Amino acid sequence: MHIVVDRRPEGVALIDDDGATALVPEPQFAAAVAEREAEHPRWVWTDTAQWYPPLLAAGVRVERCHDLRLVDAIIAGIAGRPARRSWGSAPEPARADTLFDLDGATDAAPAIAAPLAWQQQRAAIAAHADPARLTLLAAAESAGALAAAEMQHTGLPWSAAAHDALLAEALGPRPAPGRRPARLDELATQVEALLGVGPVPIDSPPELVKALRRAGLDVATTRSAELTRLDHPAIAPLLQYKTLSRLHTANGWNWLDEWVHDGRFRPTFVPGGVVTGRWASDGGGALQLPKQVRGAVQADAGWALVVADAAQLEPRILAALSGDAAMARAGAGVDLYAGIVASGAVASREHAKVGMLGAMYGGTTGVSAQVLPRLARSFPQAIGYVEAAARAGERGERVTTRLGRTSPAPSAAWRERQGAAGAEGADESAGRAARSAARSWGRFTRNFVVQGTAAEWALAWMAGVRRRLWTTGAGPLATQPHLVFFVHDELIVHSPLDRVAEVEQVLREAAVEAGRIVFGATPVSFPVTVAAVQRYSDAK
DNA sequence: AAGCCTAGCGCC
DNA sequence: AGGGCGCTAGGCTT
Repeated sequence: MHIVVDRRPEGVALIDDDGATALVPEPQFAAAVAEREAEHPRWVWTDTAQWYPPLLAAGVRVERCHDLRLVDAIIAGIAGRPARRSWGSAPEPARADTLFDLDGATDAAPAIAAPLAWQQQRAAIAAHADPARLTLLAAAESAGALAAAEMQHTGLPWSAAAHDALLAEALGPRPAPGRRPARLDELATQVEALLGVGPVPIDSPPELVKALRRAGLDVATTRSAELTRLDHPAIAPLLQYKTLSRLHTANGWNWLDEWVHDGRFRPTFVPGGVVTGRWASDGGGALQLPKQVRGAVQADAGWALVVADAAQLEPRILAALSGDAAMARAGAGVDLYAGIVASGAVASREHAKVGMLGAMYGGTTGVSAQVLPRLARSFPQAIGYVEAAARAGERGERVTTRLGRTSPAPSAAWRERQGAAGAEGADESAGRAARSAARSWGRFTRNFVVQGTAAEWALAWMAGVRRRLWTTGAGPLATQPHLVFFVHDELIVHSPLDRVAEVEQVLREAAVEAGRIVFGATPVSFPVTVAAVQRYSDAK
């Protein structure tokens, strides 16, 4: 059963499958949703990120939805048209308004109301080559949007005091606004003294390069990887300065002031924010929380953080995508890389890991390239699958994930470059540029199929965890186990201590179920490592 | 002053 | 000459 939510001048219309319409004044919307939720409908609305937070603020949770905006982005991607950017019942803007709009708005579809969009999306899904998979994708994407809003609403438990303490330990006490922490001052002074070439503007990479060169060091950049190779007494304090400076600027006291309130970090997750279907975040850097500060993520008293991580998710995804039985066998245990070593394909776990990552990213150098032929011999289907995706991208073709998300077509400039290289009279440099661009796009499509399908698995996992934790009528989210964090292949549930065992079971069961949802029957297993801890940093 | 770009580094 | 991101600071342009 569906209920389409349509904002109208006189209130919010709730439209059933049979067309029955209830018009609810805006102030009564949350109460109306709460009442109808008892029927377990799937709410069909334009944008979960717009509709759901006010409901959560009013204490109303929604179990299922269909997010028209997110699903439109998926369908538009498949069709190769731009995603719709405006929603509602607004009439199409006059042509004169858009005629000279060069930012691309002209090829975007006009605003559309929810009921018509819903009708069109159902038709589009039904007409798709694999409606069942696309339906799963729409449901998983939408469930993710609900989870994202709930996680932002509830927040990640965060101890400002612990964060301040670890900053003080690393950097010295909090400095006055605009001042550099004492520890950074010391390190900068040391670097200057040890280089011995006068003042060193340590925060400016171009100036720092000049200073290093004046000191006789042959460097082109200030990247840590390049500096590490140098043998000079100033390098150690310089590298330490960079690490600590990063902590201070990215996740220091200013970050703490801005992002942590009332013991919670509330980032904005952006479902579908990445072209592959991964989530992005907006503000707070939620998906890049450095390990350095994870000690500040602390469960409430009487609660635990149940941290779950899908073990070697991407190579397992590749094994399932490609139907590689040998790689499935290698992944029978919790450590797929160890399984690859045991199969005799490569000599060490590190080689297995670097080789598989290289295969999925398109690495062409170093150890990764060295072990690739061995992996290809042992796992021809898996390696062949990503190679085929790369070749397709190099030809300018689009590729799709397991559930049907489609990669964008290469740009017009890319196609022109390929055409120019093949044209009569084309010079050698045009050919090189074209091949380089082709290989680059091939690396993107190569990775797209794996990263995108892994994102689908993760959405299915998250949705399964959320559904299992769902207990209708059991009170507000914050009184029972609930999701508080997600990073691509990792989930954190904040749980009362006496329900931790149950939550661990839920996380494992949902992982098994996610494999079935995305791949059907597959010999590939998707184990998760689970740890119940007080502090995030204690997991792993 | 604001906007855009790059370098660099954090995460997966 | 290895995929996807977000964020900050510096430095440039407008």
